Amino acid sequence: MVSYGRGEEIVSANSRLTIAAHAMAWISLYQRQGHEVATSEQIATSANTNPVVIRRLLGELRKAGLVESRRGVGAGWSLARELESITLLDVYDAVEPGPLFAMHRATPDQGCVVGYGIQPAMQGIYRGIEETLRAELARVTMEDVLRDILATPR
Amino acid sequence: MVSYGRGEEIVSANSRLTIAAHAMAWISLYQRQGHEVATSEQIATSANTNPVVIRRLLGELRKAGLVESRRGVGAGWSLARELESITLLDVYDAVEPGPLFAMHRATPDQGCVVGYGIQPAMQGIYRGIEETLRAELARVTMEDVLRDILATPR
DNA sequence: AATAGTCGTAACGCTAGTTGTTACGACGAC
DNA sequence: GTCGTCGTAACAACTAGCGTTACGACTATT
Repeated sequence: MVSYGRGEEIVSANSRLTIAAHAMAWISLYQRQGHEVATSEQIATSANTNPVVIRRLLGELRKAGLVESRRGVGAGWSLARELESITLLDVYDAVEPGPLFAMHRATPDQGCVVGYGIQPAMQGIYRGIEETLRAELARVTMEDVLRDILATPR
Repeated sequence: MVSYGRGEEIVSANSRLTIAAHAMAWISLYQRQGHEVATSEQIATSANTNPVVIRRLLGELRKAGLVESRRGVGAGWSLARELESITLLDVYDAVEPGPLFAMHRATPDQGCVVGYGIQPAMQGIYRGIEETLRAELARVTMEDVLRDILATPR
């Protein structure tokens, strides 16, 4: 197993969406060059991470019907749908588990006006905000992402 | 120190914004009832958490100029601005540290077309999405939040 | 039938963030 | 001087994400 050098940046947030988009873009480009399937090893080299990380992420994308995998000797990954028909929201839903914001860990004091009303109030507000976020993610297709990638000046 | 019973829900995401909004709403309502300052102990009881958690969060809100604190015997917390002038974005910026989505932990393969273009591409996309999220958070004032809290049917 | 390449997945360690808790000094109204 | 509260350090517990190793499952090729 190749040992990949680690970067030095300190990162707190999730890179799952970024890596998943990276993998799909890589597969698509590779297929457009005439290859049938891409291996997790190849994708991992491009993303500078471990093949198992790629396989785990692609496994979730497969559950969502976005990619397919073959096993055996000529094995690897291919796209299940055209990039134009896949949005970042599809990828987001496939790889991101929970809601953006959470409620209190322990139920607030139901005898207090604020403690009683805060959760319904915030849930309503958060619902609207997440809807907006989802609409934004749905506006970007993976074809847009690949176009932006190829448009980066060298 | 009072021991608060823990809820049983499994929560992964951040409740910081929720608790911060809870605290500000509580302080405001308490002040509207004629009191000068609210203590972290009182707020913690309403939010069903520990006073230190409240003090930590309110400390960040103070750095952002949203609340003030007094020390000494009649000590406690008060609002530095009217609730109408404080938006959820102000609170979000005060208590949430990083960006929503992250890039790769280690720099992707710069010799690969995808590895080279993916970060500029995703950064541009994420920038737009976070701007939209911030605009949504800015549309909601803490006065709106308190109104929603008080409007919850019992 | 044997081989070999790749997936599928379990298991574990490391790092980091969040929350809860205890403890104690600092401050200031009385 | 006293006392109540803040300010903050320190630590434990828990969770999530990522990287890594290991190995069985599968299948094209020979």
